[in-house]
Amino acid sequence: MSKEIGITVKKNENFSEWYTQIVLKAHLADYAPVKGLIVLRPYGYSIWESLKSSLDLKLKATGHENGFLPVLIPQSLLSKESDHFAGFTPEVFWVTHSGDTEIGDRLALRPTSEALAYSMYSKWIKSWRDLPMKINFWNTALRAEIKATKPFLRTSEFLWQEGHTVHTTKEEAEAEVMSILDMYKKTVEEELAIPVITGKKSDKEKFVGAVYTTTMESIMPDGKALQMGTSHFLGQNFSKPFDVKFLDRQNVETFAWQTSWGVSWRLIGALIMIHGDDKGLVLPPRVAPIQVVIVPIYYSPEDREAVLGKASEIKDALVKHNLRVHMDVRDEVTPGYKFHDWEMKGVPLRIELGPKDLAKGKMVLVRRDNLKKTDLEFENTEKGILNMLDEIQQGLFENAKNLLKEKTKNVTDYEEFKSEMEKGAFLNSPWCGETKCEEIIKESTGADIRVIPFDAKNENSTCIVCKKPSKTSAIFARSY
RNA sequence: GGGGCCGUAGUCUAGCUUGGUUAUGAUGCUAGCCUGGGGUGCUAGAGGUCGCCGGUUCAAGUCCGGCCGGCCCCA
Repeated sequence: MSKEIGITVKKNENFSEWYTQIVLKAHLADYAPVKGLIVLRPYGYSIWESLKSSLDLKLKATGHENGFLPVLIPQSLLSKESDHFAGFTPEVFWVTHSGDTEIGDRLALRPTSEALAYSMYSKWIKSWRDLPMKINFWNTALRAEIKATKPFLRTSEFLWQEGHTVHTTKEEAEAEVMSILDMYKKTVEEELAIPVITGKKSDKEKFVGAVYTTTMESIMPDGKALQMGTSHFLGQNFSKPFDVKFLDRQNVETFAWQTSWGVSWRLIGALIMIHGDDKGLVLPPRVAPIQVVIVPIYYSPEDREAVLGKASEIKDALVKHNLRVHMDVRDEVTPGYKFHDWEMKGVPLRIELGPKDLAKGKMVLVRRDNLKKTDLEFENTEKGILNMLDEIQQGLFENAKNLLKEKTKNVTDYEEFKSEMEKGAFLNSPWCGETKCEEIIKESTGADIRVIPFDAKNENSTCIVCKKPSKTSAIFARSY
């Protein structure tokens, strides 16, 4: 029948188009009237909600609180830290008028909230007793994207959380930076089933205004890198211009030590790219809005009653285990249509239940990840399904780990580097530590340093570009 | 940053080269029936500022200009 309902291109033939079709056809998001802006539809938003609640629990368990910041930031405030301002200004949207009246100190639509948050913090923090202050904000940020927009990956407004913490000592702040990065890594690996490499950004790639930036990076099936989240050590770079200071135990006025960190709905983009296939989305059970869908099949009113009765019973049993279960009772479409529909939407597990199954005392289970069908006896419903969901979660993570391994290569020769980079990869190569060599690589291959892994080795090697002794190895890639 | 393609009903689209009465088909939607284990079949019906603004013309979906929006490829 009509092929336009489903995904019409293959993942390995036209990756970009494939991605766009999944976003639109699985009803994750749609385009807003303004270029670069998207509207999240309920199905897409519920993925964000489950990510959000998982992370939010972890943040609260570690003493973070949520707050809310306005979206408008006066230019005078945003420009207080000059590097920070210079870094963001090319992509800031400005509000210049209120009604017909021009605003003297024009207002930025927040590209990020350091300036605003810290101007408030400076009022709230007086004493060492006020610290640490650990506030997180679930909001959106706006950064003008002129070209190359892509739903979830590059949009002019995106959903994220930004955490901003203040500490009495450098050590405590640096520990916070690491503990957040660990929390992110855990969330992404355990919930989204996407493995990441953690480490530091080079000076060239770090957050503007930070002392250093830690990051987690992953590689997509097309060989491009995606930054999955960052956690920044700000040192006193912001506390000085924004006057965030406190009286310490010795009654000495001291500038505070700060961190900021964030993850965005980019993670949803990563999820689509990493796990999706030619039939559509494939969702890891832990973040799937619907984990199990039941498709009832019947021929007669009597069958209908019996099948729906049993289906409800199964649903109730699963809901007791906090599973998110949907029973597709639509009468206007056939079972076959429903199968395709839920496959496109990536529901991890499907139960098919019809008169034949009732007679046998079994249901048919179909896994979304490998499309294999198995029978499950009614008496084993709960255990069997919980186990299978775990298997799917694990299986997806294993596949993604294999992809990462396969696409990561150690390269020490620059010619090989250039040819491998053409194919798209994470290239682990020795580097002298100089920005100049990064620039040369960027110029000739389009790649940059994605991450200097925490476990990077430096084995008496020479820089991939300049041949001077290397200071570390770093992971280079082209990125989204 | 450079290049190419595109915009007609919810969706996919014909028509545009060569301007001419009531804009084509499918799908989806609504109603009724039939069906149902992998994108069903029949009948009837509703659904359109032809992306927007302007120009040329007796006449513009069609030609011209600008703008808005989308996709892809390369850096």
